Formats: sequence, structure tokens, C-alpha cells
Amino acid sequence: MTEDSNPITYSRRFPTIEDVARLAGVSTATVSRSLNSPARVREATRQAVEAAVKELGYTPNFGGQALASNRTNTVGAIIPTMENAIFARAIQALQETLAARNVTLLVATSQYSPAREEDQIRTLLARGVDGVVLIGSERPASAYELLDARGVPFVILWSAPANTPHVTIGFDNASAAAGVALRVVEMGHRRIAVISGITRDNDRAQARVAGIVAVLENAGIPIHPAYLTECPYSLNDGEAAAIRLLTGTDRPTAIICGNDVLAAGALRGARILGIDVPGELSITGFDDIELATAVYPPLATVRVPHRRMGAAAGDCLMRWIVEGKRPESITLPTEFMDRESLGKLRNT
Amino acid sequence: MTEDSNPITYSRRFPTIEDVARLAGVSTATVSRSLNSPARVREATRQAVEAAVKELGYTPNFGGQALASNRTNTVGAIIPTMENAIFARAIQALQETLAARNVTLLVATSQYSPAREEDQIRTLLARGVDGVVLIGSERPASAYELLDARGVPFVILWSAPANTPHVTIGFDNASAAAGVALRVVEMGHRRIAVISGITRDNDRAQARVAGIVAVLENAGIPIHPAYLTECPYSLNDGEAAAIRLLTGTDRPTAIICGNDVLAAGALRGARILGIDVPGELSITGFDDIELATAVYPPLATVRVPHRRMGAAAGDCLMRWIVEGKRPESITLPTEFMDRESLGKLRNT
DNA sequence: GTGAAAGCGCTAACAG
DNA sequence: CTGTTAGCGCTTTCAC
Repeated sequence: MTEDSNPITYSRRFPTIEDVARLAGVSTATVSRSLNSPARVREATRQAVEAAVKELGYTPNFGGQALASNRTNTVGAIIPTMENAIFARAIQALQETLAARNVTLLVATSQYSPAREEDQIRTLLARGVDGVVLIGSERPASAYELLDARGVPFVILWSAPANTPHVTIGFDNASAAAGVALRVVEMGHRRIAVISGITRDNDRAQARVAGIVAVLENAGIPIHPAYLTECPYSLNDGEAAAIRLLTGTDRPTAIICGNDVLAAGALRGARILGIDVPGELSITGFDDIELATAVYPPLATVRVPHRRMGAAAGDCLMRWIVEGKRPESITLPTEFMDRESLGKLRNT
Repeated sequence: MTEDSNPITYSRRFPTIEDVARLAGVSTATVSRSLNSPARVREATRQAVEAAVKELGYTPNFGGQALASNRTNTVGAIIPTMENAIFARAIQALQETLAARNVTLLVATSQYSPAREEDQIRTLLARGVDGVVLIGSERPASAYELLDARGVPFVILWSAPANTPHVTIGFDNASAAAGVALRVVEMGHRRIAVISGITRDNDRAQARVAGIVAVLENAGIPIHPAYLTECPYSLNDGEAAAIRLLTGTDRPTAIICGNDVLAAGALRGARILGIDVPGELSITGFDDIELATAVYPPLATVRVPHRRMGAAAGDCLMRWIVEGKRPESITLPTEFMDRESLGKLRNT
């Protein structure tokens, strides 16, 4: 036990709980209790510890804490993308809810790829997250098995419980999209096309299309297969899809889009072709992100409870993690936002 | 040493490195080496370990690893907001670069508030991040002191080295904005207004305004104080600011905006007032996010090297963390994107 | 209400 | 190339 074996180099070691204990004249156990459950120590003791902490600039070592407590106070979320604002507000609300409980949010992206998502799940689990937030319910069983094997609580956002046994915090995509279709039909449109996001591996996109189709069928409106298109969620793809639809024979008078980005792209496509919206063509979106009112005409769309989903996800997850019992799924309402991009069918 | 002291409850304990070692018939050290520096073990050994790992479904415990190695393989980034896409591409590129090195990115937001940013820095440091990425160079000294006290490597994005001794990976906001102003002047405009983001605590916004003002002064164009406005980075605020400018006396013929969101807002404001862009009014943006071409007319703006900044940040930071020596700052080029929202001054 | 002490799972000298 | 052996810093029984 050589002391000061290296008197020259000043060791850049951060104060540990032991340093605090020594300075405060208590044991490390008391420091720990003082910090984690202050109610269990005498007030005077707590203050002494607090003073020592402050004087030393002590911060608990994350690794030590994680190792000993078997918790990281970290929750992971995997969203398809950060490139558009769709998930931003939900993530923001989630982060705020978690921060209030002193847990940190790790955000990863999957780029709408199931394989990447599974990788990200693996990474998060390796990081020892205490809980996980996912978007949508459709993914390979192997992904769910990873989560199950670790026994890590997880919740699914953006979907409703219909198709999955897991805990969902979302809304009914099918009926929300059906609501849009109904408005479009009510406006007198009969030649109605759909630009959906890629439906493969995406239960939300599938449900939205299903909701729309059901309404059209119910209204006795024939659905020309060429009217049912899908493409990646990007401005350019939306534009291209719209141009394809609008230059075909029997041009639609309304295009229902799977989200606002596609709708904004479709709007651009219509402009390129010199087609007036809503005079000659109605376009609707979905999500009600800022973009919906940045374009002209502003997009009729569906307001999705972004912030409430994020906040509820944080609450549910933390309750699950702390109390150990699985929460109930939550289905939130959506709201149709009637705006200028949707208009009455012009008498032609 | 009581074995099987609890034969009833099946302990849900995850396999540890010791389990792997036992099954593979080697020591824990060899397992560790096998996993972390495979080159240092015999191939046969490595395979045996790999087999054992697979059979047991072993994943290293994060806390243990962090504690023993004093590294978390985690880097934190604090961006002002996720609500618009400004930082999304940079973050995406950063994440990819880090992932390639097996490090995880922790993203936090400050909502453009220095106090929140400082909190987030504290949180990240408590998380034991190995490095930090910040946006912009202007913040209270106390924030830098936090970082310095921990000796954690950090890089600053979006700024140039002019105003800060720290490592920056960005571009010259002043000259990029000056480039825009120059084009506007070249188009014949003399009544030129500015809608900047809030300049307080924001060196990028300050630099952009400074760049613009310098060009105008140099061109002998008087700058009416009422023409120099600033507001938060939002569509609504941009719209309101534009309406204020456009309903005042001596209406400007061009508005240079601090970013694309403000410009899109200004465009909306002009539309509300029935002012044609670019016929009666030119508007420019900054950033070249997707929004710039989603609106009509598409925004003349400045393309910022989002992805390259993100990737370079990851590279520099990892080199700094691993090799221990501070990298040089990097200044990347920007590009003016000439689009329809900027037009020649109409002969009135 | 507090202290002593036993690990949590891993890495990194150090020997061999 | 591999094994032995200390800890890393913290939480948590278990006594007192």
C-alpha cells in the first residue's frame, strides 16, 4: 500500500461518495441515503452531506450507480426520422415528462427500416435503458422478442390497441383517416385518389388507407386501383406521385394524402401542372405539423395529439418501471382541421 | 457460501461475463479481450467465446463496463430545438458517424434558453458522456466551466472560430449572410428590411445581422432602425414581423430573413396583405431546409453544410476522446441558393 | 438514524 | 496468448 507513489502528477480523479462521506463525517451509506431518500436521514446530517457535496463539486458516478442499483434512469425512444417535425413534439413532451422524474431520454432513428429499428433496440438494451418507446405496432416478432427477453417495459405510440397485444398510447388511424375521406365525399368528390406512405411495415399507413377505402366503398364510390398510390414520406415523392395521378386519364378531383409532407409535395405537383387548389383539385394531409399552414393554400388535415402521446408515454412507462405493473393502453382523440386546400367539387 | 439458498424463485439474472467464461472454458479477462480487442486472442479462443456468448445470449452490462473502463461510449448533443428540421440532418449524420464507432448519441434540447442548456450540460455530464456537441459559441462562462471542470471534450457546431477559443465545426455566418445581402442589393433593392432570429445569446443570428448590415453600409444604403427587426424562430412570428414591416410607412421591397422558417412566415404575411412575391417584394431565407422549396415561391436561401458538420463533429470528437488531443476547428463553405422568392426590383 | 461490509459486472495491470 | 487479481463507485442488507 504505497501512498503518494506518484507525487508529481496530480491525479485528475473526481470526488467519490467516499470523499463526501469523509468530509461530512458520515459513512458512504449515509451519503447515499441522503442523496436518494433524504427522508430517511436526520435533517442535520442531510445538510452536512449537502455542504460536503457542494464543496467538493461531487456528482455521482453514473457507472457505479447503474451497476449497484441495476437501473440507469434512462429511457430510449426509436422514431422513424427526425427530418420532419412529425415526431418532434411528441419527443419533446416525452423528454419533459421524463426529465421531471430525473430520467434521461435517448433518441434513436430507424429511417423507417425494421432492420435498423431492431439494431437500435439492441443498442438501447445494451445501454441498459429502463424502458423503451416505439412508434407503431408492426415489426418483426424478433424485435419484440428482444424486448421480452430483457423484460424491459415498452410502449407503442401512434397506434391503437386493435392490432397488437402490447401497450399502445395513440389514436385510431383508421377512423381519423375515415373522417377525412368522409369530408372529401361530402364536398361532392367522386374521383378521389390516395397518396399513402409506404404501407409495408407501417400499421399506421395501412390503417389510414383502410379507413379511407372503407368510407369510399360505403359511399359507393369506385376505387380505381391506379388511384391508390404509395410512396416514401418526402416532399419530392409526394410531388412525383401527384404529378403521376394528375397527368393520367380521368384526373382525380381530390387527393387524400397519408401525411402533411406528402400533401405539401402534392400541392407543389399541382402547381407545376398549373392545377388550381382547391378550385380544380382538393388535397388533404394528416398530422397537422407546422408545414400544413406554411404552404398555400393551407392544408386541411388531421390534428394528432402529439404532445399528449409523448407525455402519456412518459407517465405510463415510468409507472411501469417503478411500480412494476403494466399500464393500460390509451386511445386519444384526433381532430379534423378544415382548411382551404379542401373545397367543394366545382361544377364542371 | 450457501448455494441454492432460494431454490424456488428462478432468479431472472442475466448472464455475466463470468458465465460466458465458464462455458467457454476461459477466464473473464479473455472473454473481455475477445469482445473488445479480438486481435489479441487466438482465433480458436475467440470462436469459443463467441459461441458461448451466443448460447447464453450474453450482453455486456453497461454499468459494469462504464465503471471499469471509465468510458460510457456515449456522446451528448444539445440542440436548441427539434421542432423544425434545422438541426435534424446534422444530428442524423452525427449519429451515423458515432454509431460506426459504436458510440451512442444522447440528444437534448435547450429551447434556445441558456439556462436550460446549462441544465442539459449538467445532465449529460452526470450521465458520464465522453464528449459533447453544442450549437453556437455564445453561452455563459459557467456553462463552459462545467465542461472544463469535467475535462470532457466538446465541439461547437454552426459557428466559426472568430469569436471563441473553443473547437468549432461550422461556417462563417456573417459572410454567408453578407452574400445574401449582396445578391439582394445587386437586384436593385434599396429598401431592405431584416427579420432576424433573437440575437441575444445567439452568435449565429448576431453574425448574420452583422454581415447584412456591413454590406448595406458598404453599398451606401441607409438602414432604417425600424427595418432591423428580430423575433423567435417560428412561422407565426415571422408572419407577424413581416406584416408589421409591410404595413408601416415606406414599405421595404426586400426582406432578408434569419432563417427559412421566418422567411416562410414572412411569405405568408405578404400573402395575407396581398403583396406579390417576388413581384412587389423579395424574401430570402437561410438554411435551405425542405420547407424552403415546399412554399411558393420557393425561397432563395443559403445552403448550410448540415450533414458535413454533423459527420465532422463525430470524427473530431471521437479522435479527441480516443487520442486525447484537441482537434483543429473546421470552417466549411456555404452556398447561395438562388430561387424565385428573390427578384429584381420592379420599376415603380 | 447510522455504519460496516458485501458485492454489482467489468477492465486492466501484471505475471506467466 | 491467457489467467489472476484488484479494484472502478455505488447501493443495500444487516447490525447496532
